[in-house]
Amino acid sequence: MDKTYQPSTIEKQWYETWESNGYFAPSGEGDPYSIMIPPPNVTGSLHMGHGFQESIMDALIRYNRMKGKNTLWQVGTDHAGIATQMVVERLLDAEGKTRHDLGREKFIEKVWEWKEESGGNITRQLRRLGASPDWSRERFTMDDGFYKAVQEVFVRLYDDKLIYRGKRLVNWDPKLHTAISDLEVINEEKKGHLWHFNYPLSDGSGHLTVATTRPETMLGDTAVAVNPDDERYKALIGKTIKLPLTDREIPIIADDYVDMAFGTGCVKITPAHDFNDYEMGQRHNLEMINIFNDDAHINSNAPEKYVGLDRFVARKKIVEDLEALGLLEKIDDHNLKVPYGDRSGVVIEPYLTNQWYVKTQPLADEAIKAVEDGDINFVPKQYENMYFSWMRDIQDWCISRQLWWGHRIPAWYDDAGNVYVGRDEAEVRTKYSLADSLALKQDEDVLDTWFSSGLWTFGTLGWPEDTDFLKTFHPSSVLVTGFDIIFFWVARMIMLTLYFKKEIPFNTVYVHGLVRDSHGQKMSKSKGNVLDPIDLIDGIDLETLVQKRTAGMQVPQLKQKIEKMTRKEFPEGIAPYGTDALRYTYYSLASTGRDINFDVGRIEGFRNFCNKLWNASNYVLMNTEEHDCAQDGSSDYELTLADRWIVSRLQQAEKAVIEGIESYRLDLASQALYDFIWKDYCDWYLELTKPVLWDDNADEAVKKGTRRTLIRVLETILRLAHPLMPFITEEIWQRVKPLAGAEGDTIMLARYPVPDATKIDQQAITDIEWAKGIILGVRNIRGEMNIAPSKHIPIYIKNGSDDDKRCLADNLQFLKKLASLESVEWLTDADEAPLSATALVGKLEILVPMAGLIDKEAELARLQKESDKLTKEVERLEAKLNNPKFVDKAPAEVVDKEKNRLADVNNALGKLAEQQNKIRNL
RNA sequence: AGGACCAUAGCUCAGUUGGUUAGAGCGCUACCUUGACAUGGUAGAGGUCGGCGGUUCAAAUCCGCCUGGUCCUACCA
Repeated sequence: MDKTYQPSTIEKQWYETWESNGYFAPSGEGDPYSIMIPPPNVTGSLHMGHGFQESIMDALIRYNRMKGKNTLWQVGTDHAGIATQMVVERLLDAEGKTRHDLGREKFIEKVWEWKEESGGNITRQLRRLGASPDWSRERFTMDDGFYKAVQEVFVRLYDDKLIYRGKRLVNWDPKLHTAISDLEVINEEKKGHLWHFNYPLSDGSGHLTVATTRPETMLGDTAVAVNPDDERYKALIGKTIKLPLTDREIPIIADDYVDMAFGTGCVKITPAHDFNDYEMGQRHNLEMINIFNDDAHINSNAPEKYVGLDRFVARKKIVEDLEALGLLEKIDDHNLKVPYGDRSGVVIEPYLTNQWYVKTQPLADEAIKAVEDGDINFVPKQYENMYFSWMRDIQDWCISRQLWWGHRIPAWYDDAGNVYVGRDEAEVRTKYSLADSLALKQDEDVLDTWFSSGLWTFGTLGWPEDTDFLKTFHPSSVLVTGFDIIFFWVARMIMLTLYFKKEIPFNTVYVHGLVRDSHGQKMSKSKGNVLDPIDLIDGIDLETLVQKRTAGMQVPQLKQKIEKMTRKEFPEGIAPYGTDALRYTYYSLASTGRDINFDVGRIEGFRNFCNKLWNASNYVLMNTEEHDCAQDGSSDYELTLADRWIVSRLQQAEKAVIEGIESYRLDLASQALYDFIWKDYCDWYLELTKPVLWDDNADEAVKKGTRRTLIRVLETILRLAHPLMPFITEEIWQRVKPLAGAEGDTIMLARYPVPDATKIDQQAITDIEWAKGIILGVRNIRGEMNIAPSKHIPIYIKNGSDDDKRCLADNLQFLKKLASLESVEWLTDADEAPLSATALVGKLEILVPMAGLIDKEAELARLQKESDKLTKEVERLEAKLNNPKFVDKAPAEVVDKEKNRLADVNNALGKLAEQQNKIRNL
C-alpha cells in the first residue's frame, strides 16, 4: 500500500466496480428495507444539504444491506416545473427567443433535450459521494409510468369529489405568470409607507381617512370598512363614499375584522387583491374588481389614464394624483411584510384566477391520525408538533400551475365551458357520453410538481399496477429529509399515499438539520459562502474558488467582499479531502440540532483519521502478510492480555456504533468508531503488539495469536466502518480479507459485525487499564520534567497489593516498551527508595529516580500543582459529606461512592505531602 | 402577535432517564523525525455549562423569568 492515504486513487475505481457488478440492487433475500430518495430537482447540482442527506441515507442502506436485508434504495429526480422551465427559457432568451416563439410542443421537446444533456449532473455527483442506490430503477417524475400514476390520482380524486375547480384568490407570480403555493412565497420584512387618503362621503358631509400600504389597489376598492362598535363611524355605516380617481360609489360597511386602534380605524376593501379583503368581500357580497393583468400592469377595469401602467408606476402616479386633489392626508413610515416568489424574486400578487384545488381536510384527518397513532414516527419527535400544527390548519391545495413543463391536467372543456375529467380524450368521450362531433380542448395548465412527488413512494414502484416491488418494498422503511420540507412534501406524501394505497408511505421520518456555513449563515450564492461538496472531495485552488464564488456577481462591492472573505477563510484554497472524510464529517455533525454548521476544520480532522486507519492497516499488513495468522483455522495460538483486551473493547465499540445507527444518531456512531479506532486500536493496541512481535525470543504461539488478533480486529473494524466510509474500507479490506480468513468479493456484501458479550473479558479490561495508569503516570513525569523520550529510565513500584504484583508480571513487557523503561523494581516497605518523582495510580506509588534527571524545584512545583487540584476536590467532597441532608437522603451507593472517593483523594494528598517534605528536606 | 428551537473551552460540536474529576475535534503551549503514520507521537494549558430565581440531599440536565440568536406560523389595512 502507498505510504500515505490518497483518496483520489481509490474512490473512482471502486465505485465503478460496485456499480458494474450490480451490488446496489436488492438481493432478493431477507427482510425488505427500503428508502426512497427525496428526488432532487433535475436542474440542480449537488449542494451541501444533498451531500449530507444522501450520505445519511447511504449509511443506513449500506448498514442494512450488510445486515442481510433485502435492500432497495430507490433513486430519481423530479421535473421541477418552474425551475426547469426557467432554465430552458433562459437558454432561449440567449438566442433572443421566447417559449411562445416555439410553441408549446416544440418548447417541451427542447426541455426534454435539455434534460437528456444536463439533467444527469446531480446523479453523477451522487456517485462521487459513494451513494449506492439501485441505479437500474432510476425514475423521473415525468417518466411514462409515473405520468400514468399522476393521471390516475388526479382522475380518481376528481371522481371522488376531492378535486375541484374554482375561481379564487391565489398567489400569483407576475413574472412567471403562474399561481404558486403559499409555501413558495417568502415573506420579507421591508420598510415601506402607510399612505393616508381622505375618501369623500357621497353626500358631501365630509370624508373618511383610510390608510394603505398599497395605494394602487384603491382602483379596485369596493367598500370601506369600519368596526361596528366604533363610535366615531357608527353613524356612517350604510352611507357611501365617492371613490376618488374613479366614478364609482362604494359603501361603508361594518365588520369585526377592523381594528379600531390601528391607523384611522377605516379600511379600504379591495376583495380582488387582498386575502383578508377577499374574505370580507365574501361576507358582505362585495363586488370584486380585478385591476391587474397577468403581468401586474393595470387593466382596462381602471380609468383610462392608468391602463397599462406597471403596478409600482401606478402607485406613484396615484399618490401624486390624490395629492393634487388634496386628498393625501399624510405618509407614515411603516414596516410591512412583502411576499416574494422564491423562484422569480418578484413581489407576489393576490390575484383572481381559475385554478384546480385539492380538498385537503378529509385527507389531512387521516394523515394526522397516522402520526397520532404512532404508525408513522418522526425522529426527533419534536417535529411531530410542526407537522400537526400545519396539518390541523390546512388550506385547500392549489395544484394547477400556468406552465408548460409538467403533468398536463387531464381535463377537457367544450365550447360551453363544461369540464370533463378522464385519462385521455377518448376516455372522456366515453365516460361522459359525448358526441364525436363535440369539440374538446384540454386544460392548458399543468400540475404542481409536489402533486407528483407526493406519489413518490408508490409511484416509483409501479403503481397503479400491483407489482412485486410494490408489494415488497412499500411502505418504505424511513424517509430522510430536512424539516423545511415537512409541509411541502412529507405531509402531502402521507395524505396521498394513505388515500390511494390505504397504507403509510414510510414508518419513520428522520428529520435532519440544515447545513449552514461555519458561522451559522445559510449558504447562498448571493452571500458567496457556498461550499461545493465536490470541491471538498477533489480540492480546489484559491483562484478557481474565488472565481466560482464571484461568477455572475453584478454588484462590484459585493464581489469584492466575497473575494476578500474567501481569501481570508481559505488562503490555500481547499485541499482534496476525499469522499470518505467528507462523509465522516457529515456523520459527525448529524446530531439532533436544527442547524448544522459546517466547519472545514473538521473535515481535515477526518481526512487525518482516514490516514490514520490507512497507516495502521499498513502496519498490520506488514506484520501479517506472509505470516501465519491462523487464517487456515488452526488453533495453536495463544492470546495475550492485550489481545483479550482489544477484543473486549471491540465488542463494546460494535454495540455503541450499532446503537448510534439504529437510533439515527450517526454523530454518536461515528464518534464511538473514531475513538475505538484511534484511541484503543491505534494508540494502545498496536503499540502493545510491538513488544510481542519484535521480541525474537517470544513464543511463536503468542506471536501467532497476536497476528491473528491484529488482522481479525482490523477486518472487523473495516466492516464496522464501511457504511460510513465505504471507499477506504473496501480498498483495505481486499488486502486484509485473506489474512483474516474472510471471504466474499466485496466488503459491501460482507456481514455487519454482531457484538458478542461473551467475548468481553472484564479482567483483561481492568488489567490493561491498570497498565495504562502506570504508563500515563510515568509519561506525565517525563513530559513535565522534560525527560527525553529516548532516555530509558528505571522505575520503582511501592505499596502494591498481590493483585498489583500479578498485573505487573502480566504487563511488564508492555510497560517497558510503552513507557520506555530500563527496569521496573518492586519495593517493599522496608526498602529504602532513592529520591524520586512520584505518580500515584490508586494506592500504588510509582517512583522515577530523580538523580541527574529531575530538578528538585521543578518536581516540587509539579507535586504542588497536583495537590492543589486534589485539595479542591477534598473541599468539595467534605462539604458534601458534612451535609447531613445529603448523607440521609441520597441513595446509599451514591454516599458510599463519595466517601470512598474522599478517602482515596485524602490518601493521595497525604502521599504527595510526604513526598514534598522528603524532597524539601534534602 | 403566537409558537418552536438554540445558548457548554478561542472556534465547530457531544453530554440519553438529575449523582462524571463536564468531554471530542480543530486551534494553542512545550518536547520529539523512536523500525504504521509529522495528515504523526507524548505531555500540558484552557470552561463559575448565557443571566437571575426556584424545585431537590444533589441541576449543564427539571421548572419559571430575563437577555441574546435562529426559524416557523399568522398578520394591522
